[in-house]
Amino acid sequence: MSKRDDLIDAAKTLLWEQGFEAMSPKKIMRLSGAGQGSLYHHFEGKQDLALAALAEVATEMRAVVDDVFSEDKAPMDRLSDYLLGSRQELNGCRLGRLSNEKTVYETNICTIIGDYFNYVSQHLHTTINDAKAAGDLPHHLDADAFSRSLQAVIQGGYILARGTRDAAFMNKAQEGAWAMVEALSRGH
Amino acid sequence: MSKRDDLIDAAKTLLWEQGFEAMSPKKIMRLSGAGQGSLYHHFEGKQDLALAALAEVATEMRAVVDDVFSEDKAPMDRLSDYLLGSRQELNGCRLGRLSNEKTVYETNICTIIGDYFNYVSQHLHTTINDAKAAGDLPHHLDADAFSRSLQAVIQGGYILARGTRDAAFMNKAQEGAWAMVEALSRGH
DNA sequence: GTCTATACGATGATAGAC
DNA sequence: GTCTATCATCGTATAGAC
Repeated sequence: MSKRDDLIDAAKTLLWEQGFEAMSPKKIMRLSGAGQGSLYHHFEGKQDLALAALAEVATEMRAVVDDVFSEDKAPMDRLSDYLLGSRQELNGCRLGRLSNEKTVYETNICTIIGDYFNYVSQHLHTTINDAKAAGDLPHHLDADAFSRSLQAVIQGGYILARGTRDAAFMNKAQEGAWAMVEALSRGH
Repeated sequence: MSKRDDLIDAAKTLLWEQGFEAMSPKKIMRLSGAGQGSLYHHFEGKQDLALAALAEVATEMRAVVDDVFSEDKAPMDRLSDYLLGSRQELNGCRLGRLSNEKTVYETNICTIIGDYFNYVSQHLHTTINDAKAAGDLPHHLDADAFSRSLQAVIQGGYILARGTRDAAFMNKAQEGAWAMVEALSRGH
């Protein structure tokens, strides 16, 4: 594996564990085992490296959600898999957790996050419509709003877990969301 | 107003707009008009100042939610006011937005955030039980999980809005959550 | 491609005059 | 209480040898 890959791997880890601002070139070098020369040979700077690392992260995460929302599964199973799936609560979402950082918000790093959010939302949207068609959810449901709500529960669950330093609150949020979906399904 | 108050006001603003790590003593000085001497006279350092500033922020925010959840209002009105209330979507929650920062998570600043989250959740919990008692929500509802879910929708809505740089997604998440609550209310 | 040496401003804090 | 030096260290990047 090349130094370039080592650098990207280190950046992926540090971005998840510490965020963008806290990820200094020095830390990247220590974790990757590469020297500063390699960093600035392969990338224009820290931001460019972060961009490359997060592009890979986004690709990995898309693959995961593609699996969660596989159309082989019944719509309601897709929803429960999405809502109840196990997550690293205290680390936060690998992309979403960066959205509050000033530099991230102001640069094209933010585009990677936004694109990923829209990608997941599209999956949710499709799944909700499939569930309607299958008679599992009421037709009057606004798929647009509903999909963003479910997505927000997950992103917010991470925030609750970290703010309280207690992973259980993410799980509570997940359970509550799934209970609401089930109630909608039964109640119509 | 004393320099101490000026410093705290500046910190409150910067913490909201930029976060903790991005709030440098230099920026604090410029915004507050105080010199470095004043900063280190009144506070032990940047972290101590942040702690004092965020304690004030938490007090202000508690007052706001106390109002939203006033027991003078019908339970369902409290819930709609909480869920649909107008927010500064692109700035994020003044406390929640800090939870992903490494230093915040590792220090007692995090306690302020967790305490606030629990405070809001307690209000939600009470309101949900009041709604049950009034016959507005089904008795089988898990108030614990439900309250954390609704709270997560708001916190997650901020993340969606910032990640996409589009305030509308917070509003979608809010609408979807309220629609679910209404459906639960009608459907039981 | 990779490394070490060097540069330079910013960060976070201290010392001491007023 | 407030201000202006001053300081050590870090963050970020460049230069140039190997």
